[in-house]
Amino acid sequence: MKLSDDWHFRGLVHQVTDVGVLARLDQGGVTAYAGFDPTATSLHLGSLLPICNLRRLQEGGNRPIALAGGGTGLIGDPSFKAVERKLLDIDQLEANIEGIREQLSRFLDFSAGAGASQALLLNNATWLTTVTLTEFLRDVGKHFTVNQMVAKDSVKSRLDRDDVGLSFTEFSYMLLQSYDFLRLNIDHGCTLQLGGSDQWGNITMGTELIRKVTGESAYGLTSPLLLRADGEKFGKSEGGNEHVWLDASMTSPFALHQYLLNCDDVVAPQMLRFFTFLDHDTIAHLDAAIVTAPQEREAQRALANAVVTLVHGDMAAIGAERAGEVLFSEEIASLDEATLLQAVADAPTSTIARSELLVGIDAAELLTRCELASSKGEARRFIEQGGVYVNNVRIEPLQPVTLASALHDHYLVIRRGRRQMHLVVIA
RNA sequence: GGGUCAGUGCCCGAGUGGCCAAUGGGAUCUGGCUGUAAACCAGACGGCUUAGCCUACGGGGGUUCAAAUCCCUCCUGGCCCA
Repeated sequence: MKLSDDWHFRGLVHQVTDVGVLARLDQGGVTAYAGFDPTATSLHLGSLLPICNLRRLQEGGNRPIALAGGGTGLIGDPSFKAVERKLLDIDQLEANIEGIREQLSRFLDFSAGAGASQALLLNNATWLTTVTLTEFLRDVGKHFTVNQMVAKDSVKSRLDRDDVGLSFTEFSYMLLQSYDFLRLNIDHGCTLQLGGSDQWGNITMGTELIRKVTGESAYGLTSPLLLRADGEKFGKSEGGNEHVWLDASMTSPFALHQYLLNCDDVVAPQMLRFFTFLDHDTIAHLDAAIVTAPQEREAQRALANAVVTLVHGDMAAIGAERAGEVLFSEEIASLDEATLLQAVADAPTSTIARSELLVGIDAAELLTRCELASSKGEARRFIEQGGVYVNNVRIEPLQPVTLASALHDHYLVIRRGRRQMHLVVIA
């Protein structure tokens, strides 16, 4: 199967700077890059698209470069204030980039054995923090007119607003990104930049810069943005504003599995295409399953298993699926101890003294201690609304929790709402 | 530097001396219906030792019996001028 056919089938191509881009990728030997924001020690689910795309490229015999935005990250946040904090950030960025390298190595082949398609992880801080201002203005700045920069949609929309301005730093961001592309082109022969469709403007500035400076051609390819059914930004977890991370200690394999299992019918086909390497027949079958038997959620199951396997390995995927089945469809009280513990392995855990349960502990108190509620007032509200369960049995207001509820004399499984789980170990 | 407008709860945004823990919308959460969905319906949505009390309307100070609302000052931001 040609790479171009696969990409078209998966809907990965939104815009290209040149119709020949995909044909070149089919032939192999192209060096392409995608940027990643090193704002945390882990990448999140949204980053999985460029990661998968780089992998697809590499499998087609091209060289992928993952570019960590260590330099752009330093100036990206316009709210920075103290110099000390900025210096700390440099250390933090280093740590973040290390974490990201670790994760990327699960997807891309960084080994020398990959030969000409060996993946690279670079940090743009390497050049952005060393290039001098005059050098930058002369070599990069002179190739762009403010006129064309102002004409970019991203800039225009900001200029039209009357509540916020646009700082020069933000305005300059596109120049920095263009410079990245130029450096990668000169130093590594990189001729293609991948990105989301919102990156189009920045990417074309880069290809233009390369053409003006080197006289060579470079290209860009954007993928559609993945949006939730309600149009919200993708990647937020069910439980609030937090990202769904690829690091198991930040988002457990179980939580990741659950997130994908619960994904909306209308986005599942797109996610299958973006985030998995399932073959076209399988995907077509799953598409049909959503229509004919949506309640079975075959597509969501396949998606969850495929992604968790990809990110955390097949053992994690099996465990996460099993845990979900156990927690949501069986009488939890009838499980043997080993199965119970396995099922709740990913749940946050806290301990409570046996003596407190002998007397009986206020459920609201217990809930706040488990951090299932942020205050006792909130805890009381949850209980009054009927949203709190001990071992999957709803508790009544003012009903204390006692040792009588303990499973195997040692555990309490507290649940808030449909799927916030917590394990209490009785010490 | 000068002028001017603004800063309200997670976000947007009403409120221009007491009836304000503060209208409304969004987000979020809980329940119902479901498929551990979506949509929809209902409720909740600062904290606490909860018929009450405490903390809150950019920071600090002041006027007043009483301030988110008035005054002073500082900080931050938008726009215009230099």
